[in-house]
Amino acid sequence: VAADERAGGGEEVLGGYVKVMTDEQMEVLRKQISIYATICEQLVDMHRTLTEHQDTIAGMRFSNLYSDPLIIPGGHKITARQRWQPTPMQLQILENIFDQGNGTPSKQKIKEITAELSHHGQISETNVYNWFQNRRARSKRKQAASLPNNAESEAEVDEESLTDKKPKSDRSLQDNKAMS
Amino acid sequence: VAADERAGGGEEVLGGYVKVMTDEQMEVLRKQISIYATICEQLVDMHRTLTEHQDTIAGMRFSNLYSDPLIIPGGHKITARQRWQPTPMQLQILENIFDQGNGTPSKQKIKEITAELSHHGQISETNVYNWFQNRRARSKRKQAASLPNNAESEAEVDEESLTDKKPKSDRSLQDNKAMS
DNA sequence: AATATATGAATGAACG
DNA sequence: CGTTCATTCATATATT
Repeated sequence: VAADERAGGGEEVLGGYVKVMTDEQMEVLRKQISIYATICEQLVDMHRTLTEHQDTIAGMRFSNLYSDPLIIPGGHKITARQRWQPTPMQLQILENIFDQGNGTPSKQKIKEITAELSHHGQISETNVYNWFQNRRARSKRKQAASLPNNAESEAEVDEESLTDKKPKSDRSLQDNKAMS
Repeated sequence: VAADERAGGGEEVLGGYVKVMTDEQMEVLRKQISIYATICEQLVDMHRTLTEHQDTIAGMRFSNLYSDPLIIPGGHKITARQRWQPTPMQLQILENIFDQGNGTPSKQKIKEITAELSHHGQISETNVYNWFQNRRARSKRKQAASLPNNAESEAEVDEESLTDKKPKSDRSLQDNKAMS
């Protein structure tokens, strides 16, 4: 018993801590995500349409405007980063590929993926390779951490509107229920 | 608790039905929303830049694309993530173990330590793992910060050098032929 | 409040 | 591939 969710913020139910959301809150979340997804699609489409005609407008280049690695996180576009960081778009694509379950990308596949992703920002094959390595390793470790105990928390949140599908997020060693 | 209750997607609490999510699920959602939010921000920015010059391009109107009232301001903030914090007792024990010099606790030891610490409060293996990782890293950093009484004169290395760093050995891709 | 600092957690890259 | 390191992000707490 006892789902060991981290301290605080939860609600005690049957002796364990879980997150509790009302249907209403879930609905808000779903709607929010849906809205973002739609807007993103539209904007991306729009951009594509625009750049079909001209890549340069008013002397400015926009081709990689939204792929600028410097404007990724929350807006603080300060110092150049020492290590590669996937742009949100790249992350999306990577997660999608990962979720397709087609195991480990072959070298050839990595080349393709890299080519695809490079449209959305600076990236190298090594980056892609590392990303998959890490993603897999952490996903697996996470799984191993929950197996020793019984099955747990596999309640599917997404029913259809959530784009997310990853069976498990990479939270290594999380979810230890051995507190009884 | 309750994998079963959660699996159903709903649980009766106080006479009403609510959605129950694990921290993990919350994290997944949070991340997903954040990604969308960031992408949207970037795209909107791009759009703004474009429309600074013209409101209509290719016969399409985009002016009110992002003025949708449904967009919740700061939507990617949904819920603050709470984090584990060691109780004084746990901290004491952790520090003791750390001072014993046993560098890396290793997975097995972490299990033991976690078991031990769970007698003194909520904790998971991940927490322990992270704690040691951080403790070691910061201890090292602090040490490195105090020793260097030497040449700090070369303080300003300027931004140029940031672009290029140490790609070190790239054997991950080149030498590895068993990538699949 | 606004800013500064401590610290739990996430993650790209490196290692064996 | 599994583990580990180094750096960064995010949040809690302290200080002004």
